[in-house]
Amino acid sequence: MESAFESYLKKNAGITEPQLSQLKNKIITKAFTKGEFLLHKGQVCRHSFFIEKGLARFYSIDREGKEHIIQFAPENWFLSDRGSLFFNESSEFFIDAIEDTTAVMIDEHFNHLASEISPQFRKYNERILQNHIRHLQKRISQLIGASAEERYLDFITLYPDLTLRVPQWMIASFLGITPESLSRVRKVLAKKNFHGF
Amino acid sequence: MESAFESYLKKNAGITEPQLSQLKNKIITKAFTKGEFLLHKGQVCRHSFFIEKGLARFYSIDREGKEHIIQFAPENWFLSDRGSLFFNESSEFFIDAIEDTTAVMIDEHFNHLASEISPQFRKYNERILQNHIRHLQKRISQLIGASAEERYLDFITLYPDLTLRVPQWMIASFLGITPESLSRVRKVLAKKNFHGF
DNA sequence: TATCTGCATTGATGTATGATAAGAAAAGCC
DNA sequence: GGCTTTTCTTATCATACATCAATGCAGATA
Repeated sequence: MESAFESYLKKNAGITEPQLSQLKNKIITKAFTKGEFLLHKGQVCRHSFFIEKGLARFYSIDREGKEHIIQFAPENWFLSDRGSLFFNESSEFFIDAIEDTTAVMIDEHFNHLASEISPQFRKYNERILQNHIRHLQKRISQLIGASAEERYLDFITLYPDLTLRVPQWMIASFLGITPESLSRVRKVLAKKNFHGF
Repeated sequence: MESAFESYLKKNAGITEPQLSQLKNKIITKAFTKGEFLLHKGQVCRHSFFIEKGLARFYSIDREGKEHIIQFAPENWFLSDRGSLFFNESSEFFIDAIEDTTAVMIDEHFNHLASEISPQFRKYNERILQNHIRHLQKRISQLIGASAEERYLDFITLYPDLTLRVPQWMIASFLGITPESLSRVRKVLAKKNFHGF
């Protein structure tokens, strides 16, 4: 049967069936149990991960031991420490599985081969980078400018599914507030008769 | 005489002298006076800007009319709304000149031609994207996790030259605090006998 | 020189969010 | 089922930062 990654490539990156068969043996999938690390601070990141099933998070831990979630990655999302991967530096970040997760381990070999086989894939890769930048910029703009409540509302509309799957304290960590504050924000919203969750 | 952009290309993007002569007539430079817009909200961004001289800023304006600076770009930096440029969407952001500025207007033609001529240039372009992502991630990590004082100290070490060239209220806007708060942060640092500025 | 304008500082006060602690509820586990 | 552990909520108090208003100060302009 066709894997989630394979259909994704065909649908989004313009990879054809014959191209896929050339790539197939380079596609390595790995299963992670809840809590398991895909990347640990200090390691050099060697892969880009494509999440086929489950949910992963990309986060840092500050001096005081507090976690700050930069990004979530549910099904059909890519996740990686691009800085570490591309520049061969040891990572400052962690990636772990929030749920039992299976991920495609995309390495340089794969990317290289796929880019050779398909110019569309190369184009698509750039598209992903550009899109990633766009998201990060929006996020920064929001962190600078918006209140906790606004950020939470944005989160809900942007990731409605995650709002249910992810524990609240992680959402709080993503928003840059404490779980207690998020709880209060939610209470206020409930009083305002808001039912987005 | 060789322009700043030309030497930059040779030094960083692996462009050779003969390649450069092929590209030369595609390099369009434009001067902006202080305060002039390079990009205005609502426009589709058509260029990536390489700052040869001067200083520009990339920012948003929220509902209440407050500016939030996402990025500064001094000499030898690139600046663009990549989201708008790549996806042909109208921009949510502004770019304007903080000082009198001359910028190279890099469009798709140029990128396409340069990528054809030089595979190194293509590689270099990806490098810029990756690096950009890395910076944005660090910034997010910091906005989520660090106090105003920490963020200011980081700003100083990261952009020592900008600390002098940019008015304080813009630095405040970059840090996500009010000018008054920044003034107080500086006061506290001065008392602590800090002399980084 | 006098005046204007934009920027930085300062003080008084308000508010959103953090810290801490405790209890309630839910989820996992034997 | 009952137990433990994690997560969520609530309350109180503390604090970082915002807001508002006044003042100072320097560079531009007349």
